[in-house]
Amino acid sequence: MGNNIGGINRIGKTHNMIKKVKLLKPALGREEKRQLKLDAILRHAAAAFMEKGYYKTSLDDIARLHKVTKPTLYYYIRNKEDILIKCEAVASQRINGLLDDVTALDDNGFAQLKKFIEGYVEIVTDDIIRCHIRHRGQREDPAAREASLKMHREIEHRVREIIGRGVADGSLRPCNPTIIAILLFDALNGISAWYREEGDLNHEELVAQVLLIVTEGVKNKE
Amino acid sequence: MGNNIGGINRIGKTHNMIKKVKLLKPALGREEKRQLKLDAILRHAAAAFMEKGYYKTSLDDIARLHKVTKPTLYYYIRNKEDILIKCEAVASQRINGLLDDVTALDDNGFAQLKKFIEGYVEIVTDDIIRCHIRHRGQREDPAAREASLKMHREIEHRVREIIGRGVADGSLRPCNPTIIAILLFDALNGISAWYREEGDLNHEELVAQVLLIVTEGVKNKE
DNA sequence: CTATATTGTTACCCATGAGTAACTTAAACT
DNA sequence: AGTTTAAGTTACTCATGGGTAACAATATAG
Repeated sequence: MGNNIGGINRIGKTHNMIKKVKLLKPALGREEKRQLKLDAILRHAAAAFMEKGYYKTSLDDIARLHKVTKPTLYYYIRNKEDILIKCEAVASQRINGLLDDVTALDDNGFAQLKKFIEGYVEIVTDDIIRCHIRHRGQREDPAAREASLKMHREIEHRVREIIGRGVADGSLRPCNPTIIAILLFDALNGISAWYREEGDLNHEELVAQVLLIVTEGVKNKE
Repeated sequence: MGNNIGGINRIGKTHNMIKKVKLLKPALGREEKRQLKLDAILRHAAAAFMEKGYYKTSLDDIARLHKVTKPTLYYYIRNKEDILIKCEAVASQRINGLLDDVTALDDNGFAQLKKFIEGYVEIVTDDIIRCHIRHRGQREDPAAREASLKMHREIEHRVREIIGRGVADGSLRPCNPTIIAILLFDALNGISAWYREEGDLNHEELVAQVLLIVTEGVKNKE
């Protein structure tokens, strides 16, 4: 479906395993370990940001969660904002991955939209993604800010295209794809702020209700 | 429809006008003037918060916008957080006022929901309300936090009731009113983050699209 | 026209928290 | 071995910004 953090999709081949069997502890190359730790830091940070908010969370807080001291973090991140940027990269990959999957088959627009919604509700559960959704917009470095906006527009554009395709192929009724895409995103992103997997509301019911309102609307016809 | 800030709905009677005509400058009582200034400060603060965010906006920034110095603000507000609390009070009054209006007549649930949506899209344009929507959740004083949650739940509950009523009277199709209410709010609140009155998208089109998706859904039936 | 509350100012305090420098420990690689 | 590089630590600096004290001006009332 998506992919994981940096570049550790499969563990790096270990071409030296034949040479000598003295590598029992390493097992993971240093680069891989580094990526794993970065991922852990990101998760800790994201969890803290979701609980207390970006500004009320200090780097010391994050370091404490990770059981290291603050300066150590700087070995993995450039600065505080860089955490958000790295979360965004993860989010971008996951969401675009979903969109790739959804648009791969040549279903009609409605079917694709349905698949996207189902997948997105899944994605929106992840702490790193929730963190990104909540804090996208905090970027203060102008360049990072611009990059963030661009990636956001790109994703919105792809959903808009799905809707537009649906209108064209007749599977969706005539509507303004731009506005509908934005409204849909607002509702779906909102979910990330309140939905708890541990709660009594299960995934299926949630997805069903989203699909109900999006596809049929709530007005009774008879 | 709603009402304005503190308690200045009509200018306070001026029962002393007969006594002597030496009151030409005052015209507004001191209490009224104070409320007017508080309102202005709130608007300046809200505008700044919407542009730069709560934490990136200093009290000096707000003071500068209002053309006074920081300590002066403390004559009108208790502290920085108090600004958010006061914005919330305004928002609460406006939204509950709308709900009062909407539920006053005994239309069916669908008609009431429609009216609410139309009114809410209007409300969500105001800077103070936008500010509240964006920053509800930042409250750090536990008491204020609790009060905020309570008022939020109350409003959500009233909308849920409208939907429940609609399901009961048959004007809305069977659905989970709790989830639908939340999704609806997410979408509507989202509007406050991107919609600009000066933009090329006019109110009517926006409302029409929201109603389209909420009432009919986007799936084509034929 | 003075007395008094209301607004506002200048000049400060001080907690917080991001980021850095310099040093120590642990691991890896011939 | 023993040297290099990665990983982490303690102990700082330093800007920012919320909040306050003490003082100055202005208006309202008697």
